[in-house]
Amino acid sequence: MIEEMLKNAGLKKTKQRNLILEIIKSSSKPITAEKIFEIIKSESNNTNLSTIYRTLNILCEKSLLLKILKSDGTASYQLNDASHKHYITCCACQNSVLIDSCPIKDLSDKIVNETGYIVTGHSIELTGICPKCNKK
Amino acid sequence: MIEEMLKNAGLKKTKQRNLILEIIKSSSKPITAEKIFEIIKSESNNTNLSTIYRTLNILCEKSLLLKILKSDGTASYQLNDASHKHYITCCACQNSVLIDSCPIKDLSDKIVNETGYIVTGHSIELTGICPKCNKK
DNA sequence: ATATAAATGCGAATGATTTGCATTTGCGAA
DNA sequence: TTCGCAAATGCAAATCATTCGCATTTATAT
Ligand SMILES: [Mn+2]
Ligand SMILES: [Mn+2]
Ligand SMILES: [Zn+2]
Ligand SMILES: [Zn+2]
Repeated sequence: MIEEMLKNAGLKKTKQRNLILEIIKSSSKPITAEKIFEIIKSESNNTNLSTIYRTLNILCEKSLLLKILKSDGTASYQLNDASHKHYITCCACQNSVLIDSCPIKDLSDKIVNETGYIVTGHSIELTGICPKCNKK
Repeated sequence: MIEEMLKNAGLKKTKQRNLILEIIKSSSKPITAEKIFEIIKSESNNTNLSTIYRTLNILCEKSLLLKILKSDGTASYQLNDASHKHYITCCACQNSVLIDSCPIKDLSDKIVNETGYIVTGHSIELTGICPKCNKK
């Protein structure tokens, strides 16, 4: 529940945060700050990009969200839960497809043992050549 | 060898590219464009940030380099070979330590089967809590 | 209801990366 | 070896995602 997530993180429950979390939750894939902004604006709610960035940052710090960094420099966000996803992007045609599992899942225990660090988040971007581009 | 790497990628062998590749090669960890720029400049070679960015981009496209994206938005670069490294960074104190193996290594075959994509590169950033910060 | 800190909106600033263009350089063909 | 041309470079200016300062509003504990 969104309400609990916020309380749990010691954050106030506000209209903006609810909207942002709802949008991320209902998005089928990681979503950018700009896209979230457009959605909220189009629903004619007053809002502001700064607030969105601030919210996304704090939710990442609290490990409620994962920030996904694409090599083109843009970032997108998704819930940091079991349903989070990773993709591989073709460097030739930019098409991307879903990887069916998270490579970090099996790794966290190992990393805790190796480093003493508790893993709270991760960003993975895979690049490759898609079958079509490979034929050419 | 650097000469072969460039030829292999269909790129001209130039002074700048040699310098950039040498610097990346001899760096113990992924290095930023700005840092490369400073090193070349300090050796009193004429150079330019645009050229460095252009070079890094093209070398990533050709899969000679891996681009590592940190969640603070900065990028750094390392050779795309068996010696490449990944780190986990503490979100509280920003300290980072080396992970001893690449999580993607074992995964590429699986991904080829699942998606048909050939994996040519990857960027992984792990965030967590370091032992010290965890105590507090 | 009140007090206080946290959150928001707005505009301006920042800073890494990119782009346009004139000049130089590498390299294959003659 | 020389020539011609595309590729690479340097420089200055532009871009654009993200951040920051500050005045105002809002959430929550007492
Ligand atoms: Mn994952
Ligand atoms: Mn790796
Ligand atoms: Zn493709
Ligand atoms: Zn720490």
